[in-house]
Formats: sequence, structure tokens, C-alpha cells
Amino acid sequence: MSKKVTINVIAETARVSKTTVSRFLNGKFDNMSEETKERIAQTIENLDYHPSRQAQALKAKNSLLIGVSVADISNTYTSRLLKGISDYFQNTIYQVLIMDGDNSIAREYSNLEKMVSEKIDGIILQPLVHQPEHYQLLIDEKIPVVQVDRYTEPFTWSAVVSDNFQKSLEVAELIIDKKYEEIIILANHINGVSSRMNRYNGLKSGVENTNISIKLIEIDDIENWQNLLLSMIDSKTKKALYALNGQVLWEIIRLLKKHNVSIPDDVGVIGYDDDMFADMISPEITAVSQNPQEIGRIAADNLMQIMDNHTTVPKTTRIPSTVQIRESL
Amino acid sequence: MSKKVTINVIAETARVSKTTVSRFLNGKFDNMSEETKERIAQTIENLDYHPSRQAQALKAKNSLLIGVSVADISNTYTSRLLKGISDYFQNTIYQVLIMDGDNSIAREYSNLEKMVSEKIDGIILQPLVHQPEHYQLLIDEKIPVVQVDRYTEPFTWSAVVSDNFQKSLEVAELIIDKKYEEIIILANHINGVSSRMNRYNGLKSGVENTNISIKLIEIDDIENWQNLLLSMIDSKTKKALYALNGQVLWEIIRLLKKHNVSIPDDVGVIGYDDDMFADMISPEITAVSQNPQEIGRIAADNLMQIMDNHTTVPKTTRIPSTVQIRESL
DNA sequence: CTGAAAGCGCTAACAG
DNA sequence: CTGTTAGCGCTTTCAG
Repeated sequence: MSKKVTINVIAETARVSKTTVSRFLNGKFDNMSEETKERIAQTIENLDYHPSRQAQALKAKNSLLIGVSVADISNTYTSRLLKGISDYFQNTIYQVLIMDGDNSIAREYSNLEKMVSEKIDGIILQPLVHQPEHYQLLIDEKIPVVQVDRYTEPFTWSAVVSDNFQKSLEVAELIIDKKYEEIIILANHINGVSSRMNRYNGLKSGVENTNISIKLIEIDDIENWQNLLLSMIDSKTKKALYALNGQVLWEIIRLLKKHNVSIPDDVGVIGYDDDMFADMISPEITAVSQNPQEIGRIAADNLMQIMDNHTTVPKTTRIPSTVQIRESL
Repeated sequence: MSKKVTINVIAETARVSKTTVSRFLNGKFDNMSEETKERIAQTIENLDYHPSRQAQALKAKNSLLIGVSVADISNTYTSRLLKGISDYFQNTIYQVLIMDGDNSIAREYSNLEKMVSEKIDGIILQPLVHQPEHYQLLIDEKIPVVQVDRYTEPFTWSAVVSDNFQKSLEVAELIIDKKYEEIIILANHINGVSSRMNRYNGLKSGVENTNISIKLIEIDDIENWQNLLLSMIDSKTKKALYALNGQVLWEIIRLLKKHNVSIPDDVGVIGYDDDMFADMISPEITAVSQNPQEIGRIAADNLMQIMDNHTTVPKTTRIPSTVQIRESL
């Protein structure tokens, strides 16, 4: 029945004061006799003592906990992001507290409140809301925050994102090259989601001086977007579909397949994100490949910088993605 | 400059003792005047006070933290598992600490040590090691543990897993029906991973009284398993490939595609796990569909039971999966 | 209906 | 080189 072994029992057993044990724990050997050191080390070993992080955290003002708030945890983008973050913190003294917003603003907020009462030391946030005021809570508590994938505006915290605008410019070029005359953009609601906005605006800029027309279908807003989309596909003009995220891309592919719409003959398709399956289906799908693991790593690193310096100017880091050209456009 | 608002400042501002505030926080209104209650509520509201979890945890013996140790966080099975777990704990007072073992036994162990020093209240573990002695640490500390996906043997803790053996029996039936004469099982090392063992043994049992022969290729052990596999595929006997996990399944499909081996004409293919793309490639892939989200939910629920009762007999819960019959076998 | 006081496990002056 | 003391923010007797 191993009673809870605390710093006190170590002190008693080793016949020193708990101060000395505490010093030992924190590597303050400046002036400690080899003998005492040895005795304490032994006792700790024997009794298999682990200092209580709660108590340490209570004294120090920090919890050594890093919070990660993601939009949707069951999502390949997210899981690769988390891999990058976890890897980074593995060899630090920090622990990572991951919370799933499940695409619900209320739930995200409740998660952040929980993080605050954990006295979390820093947060990596994939924000569900565009207005920074929504996150006043974090501003008030002066918690270091780094955003990933998306950012709030006006600018408040550093952000690590894909080069969305830039890459959409490339997509536009591709579409122009291939002589498409009309583009239908498909996305979940784009307002307030900076990554989607940037993808949209990039494409728009890219075709600015052409005759190519753009239509936007925000699929959550439209009763039956599938039928709408199908009805728009005809042979009058050469059309390209641009899906602003992976989920939408694959829904489209599945839809077209089901209705025997031939890609790219009847309609061209390009989109986010590149998936391991993109080259296994036919036609192989042309898609933009992001690097979420690197985004996570860099975000973690930025957060550490901020937590150390305490005084960093917010900056945006853009991680390059790649357009994987295949057969669907 | 919002100074740290503690229970003391609430007490002072509301002109009561911290005892009373504490009672309020813990919902002990048994005998509290409406007026005091109201006043405290107001003060907390005004000062935007959040009790410190550290301090609460220090007093209580528990941290209100649940640890989740997964084999590999960047993996669709895992992310759906985590969704189930996160969902469950969302409306409890517990927080979830997710740690990625990255398929490294050393890293998993280091994670568990960290969890122990967090005085974590319970752990959901997807074990990398089959021998429970490896987890002596957790046994010593008497931490409630529920295993997911796999389990250690001999039996130590409850486990929530897929009905692997059962489903492999079904796979065997299917293979028999289709008149296959030989089965090649492909997997990462199966020793010590109960889910893979059960899939293997289920298939073996299923073909026991037939002439069907079985070969096992453990791909991490073989220099160039791709060539080995290709060399085994000939037209002498009708062969089926059975991939014991998703990653392997898709590697095989990609390999066969690349070498123009026709499925199911040259060789039949079936495997774990069913993925959203299984019906988008041609031929559509026959695969076993697990329910990791449900596994996560049930595991979380079991853990709660154990943490409450303090005295539960370990049990194994098998969550049904489904064989999705398509065209590849 | 409410408060005073002790103490959870640890750290950090300060004092020898 | 080491110990005494106070206190982090909270909960919980015990006493009124």
C-alpha cells in the first residue's frame, strides 16, 4: 500500500529538510555535499518518488501545459497538424492538452474557458471565429497564442498558415492555360475563415484580366447544392470546379462519378487537399498539397519563442504548399 | 492590469470569507442566504473569476485529467477514436491529455511517466507492448486504465476492441465462397499486437477444414516484400490477399496498380480498414469497416465507471465491425 | 447561515 | 552547506 510519497517523506527518510530536497529536484547543486546529493538521489530512487506537478504549478505561475484547440479532430489535416505539434513538445517540459471544437463555436469557447482555468501557458488555436474580440478571454488573460491554418482580423496574434493566396494564383494560371471559360468555386461558408477567403481571392485575382467568370457555391447555405451544381454543368462553356477544401473536393468527385459526369471532359476539377488517394482513382485528381505537420511544428516553435521572450511582434508565417498536377483538370 | 483574481479577492470584494466563496463554487447552497449567494455570483461575474484548477487539484487527490496514449496520432483510425473520446468527456469535469507514442515504445513509456507525474486520474491506452509488466508503472500507481484497439496479456485491464476474430471468420467464409485456393496475409509485425493476432487467427480458424493454404508476410521484417509479393502472384492457383490494416491495404493496392496486376482477376484483395475512398477507386475495394469513434466512446464510459466504482472486474468489450463487400474479391 | 484556521506538496527568501 | 519560515489558491473540519 504505497502511501503517497511526497517531498516530506523523502526529506525525512534522507534525513534532510525538504528545502534541500527541493533544491536537489531543481538541480541547484551549487553548494551541496556529494554525500547529501547521493543520499537524496538514492531515497528518491528507492521510494520511486515523482514530484507533484500540481504543487509545482501552484507555486510557479505556470502549469507547463500547452493547449491546442482544433476545429475538428477527426480530419486528416488536423491529425497531421497534431503530429507536428506533439513531436515538437515531446522533448520539452511541456505537456499538450488537445481539445476538439467539433466545428461548434460554443464548444470551442467552452474549451478555451477550460484551458484558462487550467492556467495554461500557451495556446495553439485554429480559430472558428474571425473576430478577435470573440477571444477577448485570452487577450485579457494575456495568454500567448499562435494561430494555425486560419487567423482572426484585425491582426492580434501570430499565425502559421499555408500560402493560400499565392497557390490560388497558380491554380488560376493553370485554369487559364487549359482554356477554361468558367470557374465554379465550391466551399463551406467562406466568410470568417481566412484560409478559404484567401483561396477565393487568390483565384479571383488570378483571372482578373481574363474573360473567365467565377461563381461561388457555399454548400452549407444551399438546400440542394448537388442538383444546382449538376444543372450548371453543360457543354455551352468549358467549366472548371475548384473545391476549397478536401471534404468538399471528395464530395464533388463522388457526386460526379455517381452521375457519370466525365472528368475532365465534361468538367475540370481541382481543389484542396491532396490526399494519398488522389493518384489512385481515375482520373487522378489534381490538387493542392499542404504541409500541416510543418505548420504544426513551426507554430509550436513560434509559441515557445513568444513564451520565452514575452515580447514578440505578431507575424504571419506562410508554409509553402504544392500544386500536384495530375489528370482531372 | 487585471491582477490575478483569486478566491481571496472575491471574498474581500463580496465581503464574505473565502470559505463561503468556496462553498458557493462547489454548489453547497444548503444553508446560504439568497442574498450572499447573489452577491458572490455578481462579484465572480464582475471580476471574471476562474478558480484555479491547480489549487483545487492539489487539495483533492485528483487532477481531473484523463490521459490518452495513442500509437500514432496521424492516422484516420486514431483521429476517429479521439473524436469519440473527446466527445464523451466534453460534458464532464475532466480534461483530456492526448499523447502520441509515434509507434515508439520508448516514447510511449516517457509519455506514461509524464502522465503519472501529472497525477492523472485515468488512462485510455492503445498499448504498443503486449506484456502488462511493461506497464508496471501504471499498476504500481493503481491508475485506472482502459485499453483500446489492442490489449495486453495476461489480462490486466478492461479493453474495448473490434470483433476482430469474428470478422476474420466472415472474411474466411467469403474467400471460401469465391473459390480461392491460397491466401497471403500482409501485415506489420503481428506478434504482440492483439488486434492483428486475432485477425490472423480468425482467418486461420475459418479455413481450417479446407484445402486453402495461408502464407503470412510481415512487411517490416522483409527487405523487399513488394518484390516477394509480386513474385508470388501467378496463375497457378487462385489467390487472395488479406491486409491486416489500412495502411498495408492501400500500399498493396498502389503496388498492384503500378505493376498492372488486375484486381480481382489476377489476385483478389480484401482488408482492414474501410476508408471513404474504398468505393471511389476501381475496382471498388472490399474491406472491413471498424467503428473507432464508438470504441472511443465506450472506452471513455468504461473508464468513468472504473474511476467511480473503484472496483470493477476487467472485461473485454467487442464493438462490431462490418465487412463491406464490393468488387475487389 | 457564516468564519477561523489548518493544511494539500512544493518553492523561495532569509538566516545561519 | 543546510534549515526555518511563509505562502501559492483552494477545501474542509470545527465552531459559532
